[in-house]
Amino acid sequence: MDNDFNKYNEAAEMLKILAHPVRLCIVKGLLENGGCNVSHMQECLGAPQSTISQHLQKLRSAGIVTGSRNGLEIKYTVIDERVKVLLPILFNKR
Amino acid sequence: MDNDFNKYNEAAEMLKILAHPVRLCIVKGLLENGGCNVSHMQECLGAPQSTISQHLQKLRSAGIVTGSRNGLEIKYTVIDERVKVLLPILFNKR
DNA sequence: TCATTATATTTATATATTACGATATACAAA
DNA sequence: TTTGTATATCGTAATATATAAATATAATGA
Repeated sequence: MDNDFNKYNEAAEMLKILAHPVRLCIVKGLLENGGCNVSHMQECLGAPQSTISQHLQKLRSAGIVTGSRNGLEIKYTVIDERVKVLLPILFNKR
Repeated sequence: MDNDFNKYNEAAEMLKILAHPVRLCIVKGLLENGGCNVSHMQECLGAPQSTISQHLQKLRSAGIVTGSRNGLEIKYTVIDERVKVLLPILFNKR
């Protein structure tokens, strides 16, 4: 049953990153709009800049999103394929 | 807006429950075998009884699994439909 | 250069989660 | 009853996570 404990650890790591309302909101917004900068997220979520930035840092270091700078702004996009599949299912209306 | 916020909170709550290697292993095992008792999980996972039982308590109070007693044993099964869909995707090999 | 804007990092503190031994409960059989 | 077995709950120390203010960096334009 537990041949591959790593498998469970990795999956749990990813879920742990997703398992926060602000991060879910960020990721869902990025998926639906194709990308977004930090200032816009701040407005939407009503959280201070440093808080948003720290959540983005987690998403980034987990390989879920990536940011590309364009002048002053940094535009974030979702790059993890599993997340692209999981999120719509998670928010599926039934 | 409040509505949306609830949506993210609820989804995050569910993910947080799943986001633990032992609980993932339990749920995946239950899904694949159709059910299992605590003693068997203990053997498989090599964790003390109270630890397993506390993870089951979390899964139970989140409505992800339910247990039905049969004599001394309690057989657990997964009852959350989203989880039944999400887990196979999470562990899908590509 | 300096000022401004967008984002990241550091630091401190508060809160939540985890693990596990000890103990309690539920049931069955003697 | 009493004993043995399966599972649940309690107490709590160790660890992890969240938040936000303060500060730092990076890019741009005057």
